[in-house]
Amino acid sequence: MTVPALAPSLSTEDLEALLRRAGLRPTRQRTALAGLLFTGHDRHVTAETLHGEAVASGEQVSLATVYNTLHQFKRAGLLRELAIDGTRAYFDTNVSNHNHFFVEHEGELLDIENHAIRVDGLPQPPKGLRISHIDVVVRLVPDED
Amino acid sequence: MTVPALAPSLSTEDLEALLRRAGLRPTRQRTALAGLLFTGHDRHVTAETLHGEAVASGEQVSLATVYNTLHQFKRAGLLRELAIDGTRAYFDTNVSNHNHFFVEHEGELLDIENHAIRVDGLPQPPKGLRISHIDVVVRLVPDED
DNA sequence: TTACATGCAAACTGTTTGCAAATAT
DNA sequence: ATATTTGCAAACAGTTTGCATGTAA
Repeated sequence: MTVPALAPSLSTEDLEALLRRAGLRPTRQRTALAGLLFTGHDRHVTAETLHGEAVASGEQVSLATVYNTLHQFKRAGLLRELAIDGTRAYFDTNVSNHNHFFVEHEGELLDIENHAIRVDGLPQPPKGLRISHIDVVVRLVPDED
Repeated sequence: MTVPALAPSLSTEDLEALLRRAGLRPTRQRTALAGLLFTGHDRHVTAETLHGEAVASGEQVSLATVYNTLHQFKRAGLLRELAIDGTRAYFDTNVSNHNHFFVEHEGELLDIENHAIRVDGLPQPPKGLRISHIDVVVRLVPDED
């Protein structure tokens, strides 16, 4: 029986370096949000959940700044945005090619390892267009037992 | 060279029967919207585009009623709602199992015939949950030529 | 005549933006 | 000193809702 490895938190210096590499000034707010997001394990957040975590951890950040920061991180390639349920925007710290389970009644997202899934038999896209990305969302509901 | 078959429009009686079978009173507005939607070929609409079509065709319907009607049709199994891009809700008259191309810069949806595509290697869903539906969205961008 | 549907306007949710004050370089 | 970032409050888009009026059965 193994205990899941604890994600190694990045030091403040590491986080600041990460932000600088992304072309972003390491402000207190961005460093704090990056610290919550880039823990080493994959995370799925919305602006609200991330803002809640920041506030809960004692950081002072406005919701507007969380929105701005999520989009800056996305533009910098640190996050990917997921179109899951129309009513809110989900961001994923795993930017590599992979797919998701979505637990409908809880709004919870789970990663599906990419090598696990294969999409076959795609028709040719219409002329003048090329595939930029394929999203697979496997929607889950409670089992009837 | 063949011409695509013209979709056979349903008669008013057919539309009213369709609505009644769905447990909905065939009001002028619902009949008109059903007439625009259930033409025999697959359609993708948003509340706005459908409202626009209704108005353009001389029907008097409020946007609120279009929203209500889309959800009633969805509840009745006549439409499926698609989570494509967060900012607006798309509805699809093809409720059978199939997937989509999404042309990002135009917000346009195209059906992919179901038998064409195959998703393989899905891991087991977590205990207590079962798969309700798998959505595959193939995002398209202009080809760089 | 009774239950249901419509439509307006107001409310609401998630998100974006303008701008003055604060902060990083 | 300068450019960037923050945070508030207001604006915004899409959607939903309360309620008085209208319509279907």
